[in-house]
Amino acid sequence: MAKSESSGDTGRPWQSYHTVYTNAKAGMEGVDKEKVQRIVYEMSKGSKYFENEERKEAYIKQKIENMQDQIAKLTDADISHYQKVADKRILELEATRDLTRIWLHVDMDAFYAAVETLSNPSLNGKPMAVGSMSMISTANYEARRFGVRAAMPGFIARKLCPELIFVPVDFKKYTHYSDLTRKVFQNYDPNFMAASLDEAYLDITNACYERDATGGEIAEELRKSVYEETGLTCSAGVGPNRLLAKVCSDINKPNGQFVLPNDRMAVMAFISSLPIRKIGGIGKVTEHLLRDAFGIATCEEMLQNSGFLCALFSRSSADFFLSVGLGLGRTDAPEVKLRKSISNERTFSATDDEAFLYQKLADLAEMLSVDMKKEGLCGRTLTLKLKTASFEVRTRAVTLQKYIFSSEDILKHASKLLKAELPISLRLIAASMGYWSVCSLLTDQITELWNFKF
DNA sequence: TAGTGAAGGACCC
DNA sequence: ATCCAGGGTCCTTCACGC
Repeated sequence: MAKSESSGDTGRPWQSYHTVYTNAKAGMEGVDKEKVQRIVYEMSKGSKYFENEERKEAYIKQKIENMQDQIAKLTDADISHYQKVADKRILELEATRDLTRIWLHVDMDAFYAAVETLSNPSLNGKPMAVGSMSMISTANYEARRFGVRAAMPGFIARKLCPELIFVPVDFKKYTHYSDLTRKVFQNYDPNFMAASLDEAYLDITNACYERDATGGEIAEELRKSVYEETGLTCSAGVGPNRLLAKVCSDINKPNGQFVLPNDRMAVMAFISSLPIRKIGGIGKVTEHLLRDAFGIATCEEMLQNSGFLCALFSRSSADFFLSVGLGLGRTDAPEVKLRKSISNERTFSATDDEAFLYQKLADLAEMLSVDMKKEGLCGRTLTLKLKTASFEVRTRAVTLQKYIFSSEDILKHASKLLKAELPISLRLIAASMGYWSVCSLLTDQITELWNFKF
């Protein structure tokens, strides 16, 4: 069955519209994928968004063909050369394998939706999504049975599930519950790494040692504790590194856990049949590319194609792919990371009305400035992101001599960037500031200045 | 040639 | 009737001036 690239003339055009919505995801078992695919297609067909997706698909297809050509052009000598390069690299990577740490990845179950249900128990048992008609952030498990899921526009979700209840996002609420969960995490690893409001990585090596407990026992205890403190369930994965722990936490979701022992054989067996899409960092495009250009579907096949991967990809990409094949991941203590940029963006119905666009930009400059002042930040690289009526995204950036943070300064430079693009019909404008490492030392002075000014 | 900046993308939640 | 978010990170490629 050569289904991959057939276009719309097969009688089932929706099969060639590749969305992310039908991917295997917790709670999506037993969903009528064909039906979901067809409805998503029918709701999307003909829209500007759809046309843009087709353009992107075509571009990726081209990229894949280029790669296939490159592969075909490799001589036997090239192939044996790159195989040697790959074999050497695999040995080097293997030598970095560290099986001494036990990592745990916690992932709250349908977090936003669960929090909303907690504060409004009448939602219990009903299909519900947090988000709006234009976009859904999270769907509860009742809704997922209809094929409704995160990142799906609300109007399509409602078509899939007419009785779907929509609840608007309320980050304050989620932050509050997130803080409660983090207090629990603290007890198991004071240096835990928060990946988002609802996810964290914990190095539980010491906790296991101190409590004379296995990783699985610690995971049970932690999940119970999170439930007691918040009334929310979570899932956990335990493994020898962060990459594997994250894959594991998805296996028995929701309200479950999975332990991968710190044993090379166990890791290799686990990895061997694992679809590459399960790995964090491998998304729709990379999956597509690796499948169609190399025939790679599982992590094990990364190793079987190691020579080709080294021949066609950059050093860092190839290293990542080989690491995936070996089941390697970071085990080191997380470094304290400072935020690198701060941004604000708004979507509106597409327009080329310049007065309107400048007003939107002024609003964004003001919002951005307020956020920067709140955090005591200033920056010198200003980036304007524009999304045209046809969903094409452009970014325009300037790096300034001076660090700025006032809405006047932001607006002054952002307006210049916007002006150069006119006339244009837009549906989104974003303003972002970055690169303030030097300037963060001046935080106190900025705060003072701000206090003085107001 | 190393470093930097700009633009575009992939990906994550 | 409504017609695909907003907040980030990191990587790659290319151009440029020292």
